[in-house]
Amino acid sequence: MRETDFISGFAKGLSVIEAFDAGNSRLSITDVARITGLERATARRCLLTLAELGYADYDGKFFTLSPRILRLGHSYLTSTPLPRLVQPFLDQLSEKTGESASASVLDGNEIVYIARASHKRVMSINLNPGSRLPAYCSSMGRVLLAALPEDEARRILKNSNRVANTPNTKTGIADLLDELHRVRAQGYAVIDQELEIGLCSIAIPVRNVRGTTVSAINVGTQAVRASVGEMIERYLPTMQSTRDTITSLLV
Amino acid sequence: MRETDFISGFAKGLSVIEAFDAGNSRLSITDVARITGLERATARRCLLTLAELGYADYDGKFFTLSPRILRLGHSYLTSTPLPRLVQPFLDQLSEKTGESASASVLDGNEIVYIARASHKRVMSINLNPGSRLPAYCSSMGRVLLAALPEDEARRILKNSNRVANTPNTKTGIADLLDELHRVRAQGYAVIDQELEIGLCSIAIPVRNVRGTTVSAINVGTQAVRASVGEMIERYLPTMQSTRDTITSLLV
DNA sequence: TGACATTTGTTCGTATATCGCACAAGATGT
DNA sequence: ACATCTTGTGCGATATACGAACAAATGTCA
Repeated sequence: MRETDFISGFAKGLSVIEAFDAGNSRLSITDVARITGLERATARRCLLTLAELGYADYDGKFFTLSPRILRLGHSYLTSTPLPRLVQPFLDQLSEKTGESASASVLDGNEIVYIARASHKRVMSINLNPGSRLPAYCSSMGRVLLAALPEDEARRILKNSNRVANTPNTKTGIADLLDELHRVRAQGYAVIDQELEIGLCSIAIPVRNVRGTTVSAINVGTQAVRASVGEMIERYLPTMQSTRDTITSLLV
Repeated sequence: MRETDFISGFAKGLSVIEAFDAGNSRLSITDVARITGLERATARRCLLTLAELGYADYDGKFFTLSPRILRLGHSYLTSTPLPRLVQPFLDQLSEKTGESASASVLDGNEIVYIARASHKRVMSINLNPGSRLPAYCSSMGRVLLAALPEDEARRILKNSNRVANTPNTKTGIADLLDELHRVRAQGYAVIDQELEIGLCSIAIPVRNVRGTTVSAINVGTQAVRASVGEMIERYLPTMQSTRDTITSLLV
C-alpha cells in the first residue's frame, strides 16, 4: 500500500473513539489528546466531527459517546454470516445443557464474543457479543490459540498481560504452550476457575470444510454444578454434535 | 463550529463502515463507492486504511469487516454508565418475571438496546445490546417517544418508515399520537403483537432524579403466555419497583 | 481578595497530505 | 476479440494537521 492510500485523519478519529472506555466515559479535549497522543487541536477536530455527526454529545466541556456509535460495531454483527449462523445452535446448546453457550473469534491477544445464549448469570461480569476476554486464560482462547502455528501462539502469549486472576490461573509461557499441545491433541479445552473463582468452561473449535478453525464455541457453568470430568462427560458430546452441524453449513 | 473543525476524511470513513450491513458483508471498492456515494478513489483509501488498521480484511477483491470493529461499539457500552448500571437489575427482573427484560435508548427513529437479560428466545430475531428496532411499533419506543415534546415525537413518527408488520400494527400518525398520549397518561406502554405475531411486551420509562427520561425498560413475553391485562397485572408492579431502584442510583 | 501560575481551549499561518478527476491497466463476460 | 466493468495511478487544486501563540478558565497562595 502506498503512503497516500492511508487516511491518517480517519485513523486518528478511530483512535479517539477507542479512547472512551470503562474508566473514561466523559472526556475533555485535553483528556483525549493525552490518551491518544494526538495534538490537542487535532483531538478537538476529531471530537467536534464526532459530535457533528451525532456519534458523540458535547456539553461545552466534556464529550461522551452517543448510542449511534453502536451502529459501527453492529455493522459487523449483522454483516458477518458466522454470528447469525451460529446463534440458533447456541440457543439449542444452551437449552440442552441448561448452561450458557457462546461463540467467539480471536482478535489479537483477546477473544471476542460474536454470539451468545446466556442461560443464567454465572459470571460476575456480563458477556455479550462484542465482549472481550484474554485468550490465554479462557477456554475458547485456548482452543483458538491451539489452532494457530506454534510460534504465532507463542508470540500472542508473550504479548499478553498474563495476570493470575485466581490461584488456578496458568501464566507461564511454557505451561501455557504445554496446555495448548494438550488442547490440540484432545480437541477441546477446559478452564477450571482460571478466569474467576467458581467458574468453569469447556470449549471446542469450529472448523470450516477446508479444516480451518473459524471460531470456538463453549459452555460455561458454575464449578459447584459440575467437576471438570463431569463437564466433559455431560457437555462435550452435545457440543461436538452441534459443532458438526455448524461445520456442515459453513462454506 | 467552523468549517475547518470538521474532518471530512473521518466522516467519510465512518460512512464506509456503516456501508456494511446484513445484505452487504463482502464489498468491493465499487460497491462501497455506490452505497456511500463517495468517489471510488476515496472509498478505496478508506477501505485500505481500515484494512491497514486491522478493522477490515481484504482478499485483493473484496473487503469484509473484522471483529476489531466491535471495539468501537463496545467503547460506548463500557464507557457509558447506564448500560452497566441497569444490567444487574434487568437480570433480577428477568428472574422474577420468568421473561426477557431489556433496556434501550432512542437514536433517531429507532430504539437501541443497551442491556438485556434474555430468559428464553421469544422473538424470531435475536436481540443484543446494539440491536435496533423501529420506535413507532415497540413498547420501549412508545415510552421514549411519549417522553419527547409532542412535535418532536410527531417529526420522528413522520420520518419513520411505518410498516404494518402484523395486522395489529398501528401505522397512522394520528393513531400513534393518540397512543403516545395514553402512554404518557398511564405511565407505561403495551405492545400486543404489533411487531411480530405472538409477541407482547410492556415498557416503562426510567427517569433520573431531575425527571428526565433517560431510558426505557421492558419485559417481553409470548402472547399465549399472558394477555395484555395479565401482563400489566403480573409485570408492571415489579418493573416499577425495579425502575425506582434504578432511578435512585442515577445522578 | 487579588495577583500569579497553571491548565485548558481556540485561532492562525504554513507545510503537507488528501481529494477528485482523468486516464491507464486489468478483469470479466459475451 | 471486443465491449464493459472494475481497479489502480498521477497530478493539480484544495483541505487538513501541525506547532506555536493567544485567550480563557481554573487553581493557588499570600
